[in-house]
Amino acid sequence: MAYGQILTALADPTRRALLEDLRAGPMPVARLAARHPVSRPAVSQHLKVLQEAGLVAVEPRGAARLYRARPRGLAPLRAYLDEVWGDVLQAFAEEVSRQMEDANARPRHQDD
Amino acid sequence: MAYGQILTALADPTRRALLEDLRAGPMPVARLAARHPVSRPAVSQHLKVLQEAGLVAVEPRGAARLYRARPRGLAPLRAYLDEVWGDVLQAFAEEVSRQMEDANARPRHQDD
DNA sequence: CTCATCCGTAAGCCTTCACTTACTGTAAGC
DNA sequence: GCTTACAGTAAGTGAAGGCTTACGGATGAG
Repeated sequence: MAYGQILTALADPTRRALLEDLRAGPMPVARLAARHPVSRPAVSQHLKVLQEAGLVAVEPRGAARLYRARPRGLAPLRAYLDEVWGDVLQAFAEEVSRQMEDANARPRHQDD
Repeated sequence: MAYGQILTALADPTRRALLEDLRAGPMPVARLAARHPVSRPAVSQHLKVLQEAGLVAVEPRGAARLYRARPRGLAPLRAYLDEVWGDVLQAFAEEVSRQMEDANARPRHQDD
């Protein structure tokens, strides 16, 4: 699964919202659509994009289809960000524990 | 800088290519445009988007303008991914460790 | 079998966006 | 001053994409 697909999928606010909703657990399309101001077919189309990007998985449930988030699908995106934009440790520390950011007064800074 | 802007900026292949080119060091627009099959104004427009997303910084250099990549601009995106999709955090850490060990010996490039 | 429910697909509309060419503005050299 | 090189802006075009309504295909209940 290419990171390009993942970025395209995540670039749309509606798709992000759907993905975030699926954090609460697997859901059928109808329920998902009820939570957002878009029609059910629109949700289906978004889910298709998310699925092709590897961010969502489907499980047939009788006539319904249960969608669930697939967090591991983000791995290629992470790999890309780390690989291309290095400074992994710095960025990682900054987001995870911001205290470390200001812990020591840096005499000089390579960036910015 | 919102992660939405960053995702939008990174979703375009041309913009990603420009950013990756800037990894080699700061560059004026003309040189950047010469490396890609798009016109110079197109590059200017892309750079504007990247700048507004915080992924690029500009430094006036006489009549020219020197653009440079700003890896730290990715922090909000990382924060979002971790905050919302924390499940992958562990896998990410493993990935990071592994890549950091290989980082020095293996400069790679991946396309979509 | 019939009907109701759930869902994906098709067709069309309309906005967004990436790109082009043409133009304007700014800084350095003569 | 004028000219040359660099770069952002404006206007227009074509394609991509997100949305809608309408339809078709499974599944389950009666």
